Amino acid sequence: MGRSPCCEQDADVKKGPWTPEEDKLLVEYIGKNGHGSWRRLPKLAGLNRCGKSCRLRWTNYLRPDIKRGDFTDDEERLIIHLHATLGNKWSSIATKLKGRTDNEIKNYWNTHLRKKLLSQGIDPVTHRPRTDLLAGLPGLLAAANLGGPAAAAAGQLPLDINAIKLQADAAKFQILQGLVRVLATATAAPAPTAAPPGIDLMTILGATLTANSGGLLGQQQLQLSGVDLSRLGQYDGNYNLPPLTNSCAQTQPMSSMSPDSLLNRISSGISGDMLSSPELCHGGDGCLSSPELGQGGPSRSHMTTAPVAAPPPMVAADDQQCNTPSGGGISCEETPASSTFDGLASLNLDDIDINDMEGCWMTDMLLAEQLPSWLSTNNASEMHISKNNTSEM
DNA sequence: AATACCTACAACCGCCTTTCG
DNA sequence: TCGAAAGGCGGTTGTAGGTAT
Repeated sequence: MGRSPCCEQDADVKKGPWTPEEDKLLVEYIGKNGHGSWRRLPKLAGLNRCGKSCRLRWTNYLRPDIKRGDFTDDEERLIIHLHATLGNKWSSIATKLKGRTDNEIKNYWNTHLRKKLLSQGIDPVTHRPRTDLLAGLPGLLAAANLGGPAAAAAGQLPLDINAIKLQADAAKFQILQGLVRVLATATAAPAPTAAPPGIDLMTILGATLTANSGGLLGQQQLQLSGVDLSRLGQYDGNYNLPPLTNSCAQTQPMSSMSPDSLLNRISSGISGDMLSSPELCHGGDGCLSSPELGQGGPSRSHMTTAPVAAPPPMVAADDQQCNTPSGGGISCEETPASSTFDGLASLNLDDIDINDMEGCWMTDMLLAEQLPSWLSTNNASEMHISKNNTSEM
């Protein structure tokens, strides 16, 4: 069946914004008679409008039970969660938010929440970490490293190397946020009875980095970027990531770390020896397995993220305090006056919903994980990627 | 002060599904 | 059962107001 026109094609019906007079007519008519047939309503109400336009005006704006005003934090969280579950089913989402219309929710999503998720490194469509950031990272890193003395000598300095470096840092940080998100998702999901096909984090890294230049990233660029992709080239999907620990008794919550300190930890490249240091590996067995992942165990197989049908959404958390667990004692780091992230307001570490994480293992990950080395632009040569072997760390 | 650009949101468009004679 | 009408939905556009230059 073809599309049926909502109004006569030749009808001289009015379009565009509604006037207060038109609103009054519509409200009065529906108040007295109900809307009945929307197609007949305009003529009966004395409106020179398409019935469809009348319906939209009523349902989206004039209906008396419509809730006006800003969306609350709870509503935001609910929308994000429902979107992760339902996708762009705005009408279905609207049924869960009393007084909100599908159009209003859709607009709010497109203008606020979508950008919010993007700023957190979350793909607003899949609610998973953005891989486009990974794809663009090598270029940013390469550009950032082009600002070295050699480039200066060659007269090849980029226009604004600081800006590019900032972008590279920002991209790395967002990637990190996303990866934390992936891990949190895997943690929150029920332990699968059989290991489901998942997304291997290193596969994402390797695939996106190498795919960035049509599947072949030149060695020169790789070296410039400081990312030792020769190791990625060796990667066959079986690299083990270091074990995660669920012990956080003395670990500083990520939320209490300043972006700079976090980034410093990343970019400084933490050596594998630190993994066994009492400071970081304080949880005994907790340092040797990742029970939350449900697939760690003694073999410590590489991390994957279970494909969850409805991953918990990344929601903006309330301001996190330096609330190390009792017995913690690590004080919050002060954000340096001159921060790498100055001006990058969108990259707010507090936006990571720490409450959504089970345990503090991800903090340990940030401190002891090899991942920082992968993302490091400075110490790629110090990476200790071992295949099926983490004992050397 | 003028202009360009950006943002938010109301409204429209076109397709699909449901209802009804 | 069929086909037209009506309703519903999601994507897109137009525009007003705000902000930056």
